[in-house]
Amino acid sequence: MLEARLEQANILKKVVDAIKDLVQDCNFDCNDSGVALQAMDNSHVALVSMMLKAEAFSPYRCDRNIALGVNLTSLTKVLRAAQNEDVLTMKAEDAPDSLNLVFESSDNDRISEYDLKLMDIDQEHLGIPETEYAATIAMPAAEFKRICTDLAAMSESVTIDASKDGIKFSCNGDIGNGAVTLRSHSNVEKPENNVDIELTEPVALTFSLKYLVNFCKASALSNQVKICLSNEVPLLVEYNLSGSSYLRFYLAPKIGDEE
Amino acid sequence: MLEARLEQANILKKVVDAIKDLVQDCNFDCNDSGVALQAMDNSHVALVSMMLKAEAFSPYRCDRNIALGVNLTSLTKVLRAAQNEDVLTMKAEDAPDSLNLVFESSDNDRISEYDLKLMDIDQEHLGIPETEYAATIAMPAAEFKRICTDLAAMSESVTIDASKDGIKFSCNGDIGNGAVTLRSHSNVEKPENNVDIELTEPVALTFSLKYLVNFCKASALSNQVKICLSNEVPLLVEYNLSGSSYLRFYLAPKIGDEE
DNA sequence: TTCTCGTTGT
DNA sequence: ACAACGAGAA
Repeated sequence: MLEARLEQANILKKVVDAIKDLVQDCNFDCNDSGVALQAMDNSHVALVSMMLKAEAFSPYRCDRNIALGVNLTSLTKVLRAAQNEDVLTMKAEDAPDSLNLVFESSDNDRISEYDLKLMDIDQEHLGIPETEYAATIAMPAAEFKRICTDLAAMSESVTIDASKDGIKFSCNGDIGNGAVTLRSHSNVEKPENNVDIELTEPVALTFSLKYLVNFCKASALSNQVKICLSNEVPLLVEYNLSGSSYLRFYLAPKIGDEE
Repeated sequence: MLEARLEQANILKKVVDAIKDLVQDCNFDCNDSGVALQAMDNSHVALVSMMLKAEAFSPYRCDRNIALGVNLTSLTKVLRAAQNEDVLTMKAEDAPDSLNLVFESSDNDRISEYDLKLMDIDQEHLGIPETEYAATIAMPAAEFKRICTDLAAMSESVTIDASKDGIKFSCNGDIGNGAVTLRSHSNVEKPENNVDIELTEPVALTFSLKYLVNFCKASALSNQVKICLSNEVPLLVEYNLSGSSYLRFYLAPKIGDEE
């Protein structure tokens, strides 16, 4: 039996909004440590990995492993019914055929209750190897979003160069070329604006901007985003939520010099 | 001869927007008490009743009864020419074949004048019986709209249960079930957020969400909406405009347990 | 189907 | 106050 109360229904709403265009159906795997989700996008180029730790809920109770097979479009419809400040309680049986979601307005004058039908989904649970990345960049999520959407206006793909001088996003398109270079800097006054680059060796890789722009829908979840790169390995884009919960996106680099 | 000056052309614009999808052609019945409109929708399931009292205009003058047979699509096109803050003056002869509409910008720098051709419409003037409703709910128009659109995402129809505990909107759909429950409450600080339930006996009726969503286009006209229910009787959804003018929608309940 | 307007969220 | 999203109109 699962019972999980989330003070801000908003969080789940934003998480689902950020991944629903990549993944249609997926399991929410619940156990005593929290709620996890892992899914590849349809074209198997990107992978989403979410972890909402038990600490993100209060209370949280989940005696045994439960897989909630959810259609994210349907879940979006239900979550759309949540007002901004609603408290969300999710409940499910041990072998559930539906997920119960209750939204309570903070003043308790309105209660919305939904039962979402579940489905059986074959889990292709991919163990994601813990990688030591050659380059790890932390930067404002809004800035990363801005760069991706700006460059997406010119080109299909972006090359990310991480060197000790800084990080450079560049693209070549029909109407011209573009490049944005960031140098690491920190400001004690506004740590959310910091750009931090940790590097063991220079890396340059090319990625589809369409996917990156998609990942950036998660920008509202966190001030900062972490971007991790190594040669031959998928890019990791990570948004940290409160209490070591996270939303991570992996994207395989484009290989060769394909456009 | 009719001459009616409306300080905010916007009002008429919103009213016509709210009903033009239900009704194509209808009479604006003008007399010394104001401008009235009554029409059934094409499928004869819903009825619209509007009353713009003479006090809503300044000045207002209408010596004798005049029926202005208007095509609402055409009227919409004309009203679209009104800027938000324009003052609208409508004029018509006693036996008019056209309606004259003049829009004046508040600073008098621009005057737009339109003549809308009228048509003869056979009036099926339905006397609407004054009903004592078993349940009368007043609530924020925006909240009613929210509930209707949320539930419409899941189902074709909604069941409204009014009891002394509160009012419950529930639906059953392919992807699951949903229900929103409101308790009555009032806040002197924000009376526009009040939910007020007056009940002589519990009522539960089922209605088409498509129509309700349509009615909710009128939400911009008033902070609050009034919902009146009785068994065996059409639902009344009422938006009150300034000075006891109103826009009312009636909707016959779904009978039996048709999906 | 594309564009514009209005609404909501940041 | 600005930007993004969704809804409605052309």
